[in-house]
Amino acid sequence: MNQTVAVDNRRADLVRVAARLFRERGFDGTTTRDIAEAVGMRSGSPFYHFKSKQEILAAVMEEGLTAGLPAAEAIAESALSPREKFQALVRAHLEIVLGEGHDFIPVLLYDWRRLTPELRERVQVLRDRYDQLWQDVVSELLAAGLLRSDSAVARLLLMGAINYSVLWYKPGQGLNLDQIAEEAVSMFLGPQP
Amino acid sequence: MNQTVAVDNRRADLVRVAARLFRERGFDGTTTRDIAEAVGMRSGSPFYHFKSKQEILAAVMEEGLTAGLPAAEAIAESALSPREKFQALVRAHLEIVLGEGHDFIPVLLYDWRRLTPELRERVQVLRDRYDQLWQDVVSELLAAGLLRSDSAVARLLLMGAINYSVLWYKPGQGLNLDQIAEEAVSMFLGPQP
DNA sequence: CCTACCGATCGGTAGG
DNA sequence: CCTACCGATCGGTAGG
Repeated sequence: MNQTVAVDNRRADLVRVAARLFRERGFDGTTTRDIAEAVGMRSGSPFYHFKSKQEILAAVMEEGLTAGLPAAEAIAESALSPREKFQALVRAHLEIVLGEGHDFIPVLLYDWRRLTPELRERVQVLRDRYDQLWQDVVSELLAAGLLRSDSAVARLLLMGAINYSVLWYKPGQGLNLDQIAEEAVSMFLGPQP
Repeated sequence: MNQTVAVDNRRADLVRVAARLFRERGFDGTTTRDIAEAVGMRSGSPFYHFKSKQEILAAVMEEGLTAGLPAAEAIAESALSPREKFQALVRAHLEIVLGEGHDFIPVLLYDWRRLTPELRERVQVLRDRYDQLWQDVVSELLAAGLLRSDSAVARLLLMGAINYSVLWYKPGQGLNLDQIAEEAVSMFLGPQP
């Protein structure tokens, strides 16, 4: 049963393994041979599933975005207060950026520039949806008087602060993800009223 | 006169040109041939000045840090109020991250991971000095009650917000550097009292 | 998906 | 700093 899914398992294997290798070594530091070997294929076989190495990169990023969008959408559309909504969004985002086994979005953050213009445009469609969710929540914060800033720049600064953690966070050292989320929210919004 | 400086001009040329190319195309997207050609050398000649391509990368980063440190130190040691000091530091940092012709620090932010462990350790010494300046100013903000957060994480989040702008800032579009600095400061510290 | 391979690129070097 | 070059790597492909 479930033949349809099984048929595509090899492609999914390639994407998952590529995500891990790209995150660890970077796009240029990973060869298609590395990826093939890691899933038990011969060196040319990834190109049966993907037209080019860059298509694998785009697939990794798209996988990360489509996997992360539902949770973020649920938060944005929930009945939480603006502050709680923001806190939840920050926490969920930290998970996909820093969480164990979550390699997809870090690859997007590290190697966005390695995409060809065409692929970048394709992935950007999904990225826009994600950014729009943040924009909506930031707008709610502004409307509630919890944040003072130009709305677009505020979002970019906030997301930058969070995303940049991919460069300094070390699992098991210092604060955990819950604590970082709390620090970030209280730094941006001030202490709870 | 000034022979000593003139002798090293070719090396300095290589570093300056490499910085521009690395920023535009990334470390892996730039060949040593590209760099040689851009300064009017033959393909093998950069290796008369540098032992390896990675040594060029390290030189670019060290140039950026040593050029940026004096201004930041002057701000940190000045008699400005904590808030003014922070504002000045943010503005100065935006300049070396986003300012025209300032390619060195963006290269550091983009391609830090391409350094070998040995070179990374060498450049880290300078980076630590820069980070310490920020830490000091952040500590002053905390002491003055202008910022509520764990000190180390606060610095990382703040620097992340600023550094990440290298990925979204487009010169001539949207806010200019002065305006971004103001937005950032008022978002982090709240409106001026 | 494998076999067998190519064509180009690229960092780096010897010798001058 | 140039000439001339190597040795390895790598993305990608034809044919099955």
